[in-house]
Amino acid sequence: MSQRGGTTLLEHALLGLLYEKPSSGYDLRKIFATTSMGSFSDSPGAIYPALRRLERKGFVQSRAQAGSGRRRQVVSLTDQGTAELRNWIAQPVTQQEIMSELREFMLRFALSESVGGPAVSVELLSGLKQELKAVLSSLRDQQKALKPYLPLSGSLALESGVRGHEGLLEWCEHALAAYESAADR
Amino acid sequence: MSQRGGTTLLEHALLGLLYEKPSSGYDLRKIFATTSMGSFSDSPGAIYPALRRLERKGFVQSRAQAGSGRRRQVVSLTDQGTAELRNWIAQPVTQQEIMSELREFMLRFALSESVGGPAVSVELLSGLKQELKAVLSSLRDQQKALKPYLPLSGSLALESGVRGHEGLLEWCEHALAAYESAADR
DNA sequence: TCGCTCATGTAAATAGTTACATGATTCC
DNA sequence: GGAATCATGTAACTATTTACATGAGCGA
Repeated sequence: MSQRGGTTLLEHALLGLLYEKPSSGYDLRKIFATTSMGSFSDSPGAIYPALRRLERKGFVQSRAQAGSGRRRQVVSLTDQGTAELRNWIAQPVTQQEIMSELREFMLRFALSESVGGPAVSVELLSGLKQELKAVLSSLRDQQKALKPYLPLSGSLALESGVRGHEGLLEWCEHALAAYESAADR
Repeated sequence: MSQRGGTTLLEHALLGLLYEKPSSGYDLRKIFATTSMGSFSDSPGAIYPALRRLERKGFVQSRAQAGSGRRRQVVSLTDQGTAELRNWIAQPVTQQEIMSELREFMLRFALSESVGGPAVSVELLSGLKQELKAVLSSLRDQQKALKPYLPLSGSLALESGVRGHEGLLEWCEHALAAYESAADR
């Protein structure tokens, strides 16, 4: 189930949220449930096991909240967990990642600034830009080659893919510009 | 594992390919491996079991290719399989489907014209358009609400989502126009 | 004959899904 | 006291992944 070295996308999302602040499993579930965060699962059967996996790996530690009211297990990042998060975010962008809908990229990028600073964000963006160009040109080749054999709906579907990536490239340049002008100030 | 009624996205993709022409598991694998078809798995451990599931459900039947050379198990759609495909394609578009990256929508749409005719394609497009507008406005609300609390990379990531959906809306109108002008001729 | 590609499959492991279980606490 | 919600978890099931196994035909 796509564990590139043993840590899931969901697990990285959890690490990212815990980086902001220590939380309980229930808190995390609610974040996924309400904010449509890249559409992760908010089911307890996904989150609680994932948290325990992270604990087993030494990336988080959980302790019962002292004293007050309800039973609550607060989970927080360890140094090792922070390191893992930092490392995962700074990974170079691959074409495969772009083809498989780039949920992973967007999560990494969204976290990059808080966790690694703007230089990491910019690095990711320029990596994306480069790989995107390659993907786009091969996508356009495929489109040209297949067009005559497809029904209108088929070639329109392909076109939506190409347009999507073109739009992404524009966004990428926009984002780079935003970082540049932020640096000027 | 997201089986809305028992049939996977991969399984539907296989049905779609078999609708075009009967093929062996190996053929299908190669299609996934070479054409980056929405990025489905080309692993035998995914495809052969999926084909057997489809057979169990009565959607396909497989027979050894007669005579010649290499061993080859050719799989073809049954009437029941065609019905399932047709039915799945014509399902209304949901917001949830849009949020979860619309791989499913695009597959349905790509197949819609061959399997159901242009009217079905147009129906899907106008369904998408309508739901997209709803999704977009709630997305923009969320963006506005969260912006002040996020680092630049976070709000840029959100913006990429919004832009992506805006681009999709444009594509949607473009596609509708294409069908209109095709109907005129 | 040696190696490559064709072609089909199995096995173990894992993550995620749905659904259920269980208590404690707050609100009325 | 009763209902809703907080909060954590488990159990059964399924699809997919990686990796391996096997054998047949093809080209040099």
